[in-house]
Amino acid sequence: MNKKLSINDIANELHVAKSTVSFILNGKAKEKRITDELAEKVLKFCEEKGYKPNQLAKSLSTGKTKMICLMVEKISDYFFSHIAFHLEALAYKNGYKIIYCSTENDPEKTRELINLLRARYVDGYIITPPVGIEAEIKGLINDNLPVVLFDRYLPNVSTDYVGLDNYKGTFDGVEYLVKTHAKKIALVTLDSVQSQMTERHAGYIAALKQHRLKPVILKVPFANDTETNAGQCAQFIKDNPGIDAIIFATNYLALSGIKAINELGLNIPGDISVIAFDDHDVFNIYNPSISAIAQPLDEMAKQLFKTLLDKLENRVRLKDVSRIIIQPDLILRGSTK
Amino acid sequence: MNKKLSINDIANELHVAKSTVSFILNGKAKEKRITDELAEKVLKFCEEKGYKPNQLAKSLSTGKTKMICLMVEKISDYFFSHIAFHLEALAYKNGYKIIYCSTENDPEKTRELINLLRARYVDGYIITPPVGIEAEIKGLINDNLPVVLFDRYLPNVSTDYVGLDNYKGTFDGVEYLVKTHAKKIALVTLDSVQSQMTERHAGYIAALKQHRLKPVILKVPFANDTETNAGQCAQFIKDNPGIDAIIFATNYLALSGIKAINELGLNIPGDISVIAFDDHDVFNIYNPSISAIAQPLDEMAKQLFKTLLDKLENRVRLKDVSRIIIQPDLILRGSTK
DNA sequence: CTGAAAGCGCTTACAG
DNA sequence: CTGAAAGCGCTTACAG
Repeated sequence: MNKKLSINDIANELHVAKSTVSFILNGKAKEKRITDELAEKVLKFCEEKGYKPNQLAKSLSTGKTKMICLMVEKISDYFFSHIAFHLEALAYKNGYKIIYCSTENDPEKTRELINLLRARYVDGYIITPPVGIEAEIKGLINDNLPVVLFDRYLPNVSTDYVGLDNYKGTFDGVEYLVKTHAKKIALVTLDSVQSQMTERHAGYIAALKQHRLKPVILKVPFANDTETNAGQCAQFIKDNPGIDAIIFATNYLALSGIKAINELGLNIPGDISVIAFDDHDVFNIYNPSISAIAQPLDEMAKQLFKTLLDKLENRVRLKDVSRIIIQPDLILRGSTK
Repeated sequence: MNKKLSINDIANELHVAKSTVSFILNGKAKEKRITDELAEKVLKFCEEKGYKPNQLAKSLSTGKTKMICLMVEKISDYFFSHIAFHLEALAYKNGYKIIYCSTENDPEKTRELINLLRARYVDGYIITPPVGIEAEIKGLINDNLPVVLFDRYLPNVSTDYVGLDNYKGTFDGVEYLVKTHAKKIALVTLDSVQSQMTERHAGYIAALKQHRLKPVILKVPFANDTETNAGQCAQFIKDNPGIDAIIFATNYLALSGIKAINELGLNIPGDISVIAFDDHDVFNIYNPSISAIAQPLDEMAKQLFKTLLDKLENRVRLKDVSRIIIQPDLILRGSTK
């Protein structure tokens, strides 16, 4: 491979104006009433020479980079890395590339990331926002940059959102456990004010109320590691004798909770039934396999990308905000009766 | 936020030449013998106005995008998503952004991805190459684009590589199993010609030979799903009575293998000891917890990024190729005696 | 020490 | 139907 071809080289070699080449390359030949013959000749030449327009130059003059930013809590998490995989396919199919970054739920870090990405002029954002980042998100929207939030929303920011019906997830979970005759159903969740967590909490409370059961709740700090969570779970179970079912508000809480249950010598589901919020590919392999309230990952990615693309391609006006709520799947496996 | 400031606006407002502003912003004030006073004035002004240089324009004129491409087999895999997370921190700290994409081990798809990324003029590449992509990788190198391969290399492509001592991983695994008096140690691996897999295979064979044991090997197709793998594992164990230890060549194979062992009603480690290649965060939580030959993820990411950065910042000449082999950690847990 | 000018490789009115 | 020209927002010799 030698020096890269430019549109100028092509124009010179073919003795046409570079504007003509540009129009042809951008499919505007008809519109500009360029002869089919010329258009074909140029196209064929470019093909042969393997010409690839310099996207940087293109971006600079059009103001569009065909890049989107995927800003998640942590790219290595099961949920986010799977969303990333599904989004990738959709983005590439539509000519977009994805830059990812992890907020680690830190508004300060997120603020910086947004600034960095703005300097790169990415065309749109898909974000799981930490609380405290409202102003910056509004800043993006004010500058007419499309933003789709997902997983959790910010109550006073009006923008597109794609998320799970978290309320229904825990509600259905409790309903099912009640049907299997559970009497003391606990919730182990994060000490978090994020919308997805408050919704899961609310669904649990509402379903219990309907069956005149009393809530039994453990909230663990967000920053805990697996060991600490397992320890706190074990203590919680000892402190609340008679718990016969637990809903864990995330898949990782479930994993540490199960460890605790095992270490206490209790049987799943004999002594305690277990349902995890968010599926995980090991749940199916675990012994016993773990029942889960699953988020349909590909469906969610599809909706996320469609929502963003509609804005990017001006099929939907920026001001027209949509909220897409996806229904969870309650997947019953061996950890419930 | 209003119209974005450009370097021109700043030059006009401050009545200096825009070249002067550019030099100051790029830390070349001293070199160009610009007065400290002027430099400070410009810097302060930019600070106040929140000026952010347009990276696109900068890239177009410097030819550097400060973007790197992370091309892995599948971004949602445990190993790759964790490498992505660690790389992200390093990249951002050094002013780089990362575009990710997944090859799915398909050379055709990989070829396309490389072409797309070339048009974006990313500065460097970190790639887990599928077999069959040799020519394109060489093409990148020929055009003086730094490429660091990882996880597996391509025998006849001379470029930087960071990878695990896979041979030592399985070798040590067998050694340990022999110490626990295992007599019939099996290997369950992928039917793959990729270097990391052939090395793991070779380490297993060599260690067995040293102890005058006979290899017992199952190779499953790459494309299998969990269920199919579990089925083939179960059959394999039945066909080879007396297997008392299994090394699985990947963490996912281990998970399906364990499922098979459970379903056969065999006890781990009572009947069969298990070691998995590649750690997984559920291994610690599983019951019994799973012993693993772990790749130090952050160390690997660190070496990957350092190797690439040395090339990007011309601290190492492009032609000077390095091979960094990282030592595995044999983590003993409950699945071995 | 500073400024005018060309250039990076595209797009897109505008004129003919 | 086609071409000359300005512009996107930077960098960097070059001249003084």
